[in-house]
Amino acid sequence: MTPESSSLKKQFGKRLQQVRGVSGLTQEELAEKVGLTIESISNMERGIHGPSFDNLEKIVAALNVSAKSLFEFDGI
Amino acid sequence: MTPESSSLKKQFGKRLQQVRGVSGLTQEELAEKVGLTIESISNMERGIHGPSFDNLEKIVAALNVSAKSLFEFDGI
DNA sequence: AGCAACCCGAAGTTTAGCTTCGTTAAACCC
DNA sequence: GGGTTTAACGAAGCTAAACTTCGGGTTGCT
Repeated sequence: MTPESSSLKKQFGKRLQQVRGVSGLTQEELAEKVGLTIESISNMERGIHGPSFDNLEKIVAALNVSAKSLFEFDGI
Repeated sequence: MTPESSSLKKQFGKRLQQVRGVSGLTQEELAEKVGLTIESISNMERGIHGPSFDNLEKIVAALNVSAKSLFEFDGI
């Protein structure tokens, strides 16, 4: 139903990887904090799929950032 | 699996309602543009559930705003 | 060689997003 | 009053997308 692979997922994935890198957490550590598997985090960062809203909230809490900051792609 | 009803959904819902109001679209008009039902838009704005990532992207396109702007809750 | 961190498919499961019913209500018009 | 529009709200069912579980592969570091 989504012929063109969504670009928002990829932008979000790249941004998530950035923010996680700054936080010093590995994918596995983030996965454990959020309650997901490492593969799921990996899939998010690679733009395969985004998180559900509940898990987005958990990710935000685990990384100690705002949800908004995970959607800041370009400059600020 | 989510004992505490998520607050992010509610904040997002309120913000979506705000932005949609500014755009001058009704729930039904937005629903049609996005390819969802009016009930689904209503549920989002009431914080019952958030959109999928694909639909978030469509909403952003329909309202002509950035994804980031839909997560700006407090002031800016 | 070994380990750590991560990429990458594919196939299966689950959940939460979404739909379809129906009801209710407020606000506006005639 | 009746009629229309807009949206809140519940419940029950469906489906797509998130998520898991297997496996293998790569890079880099010691």
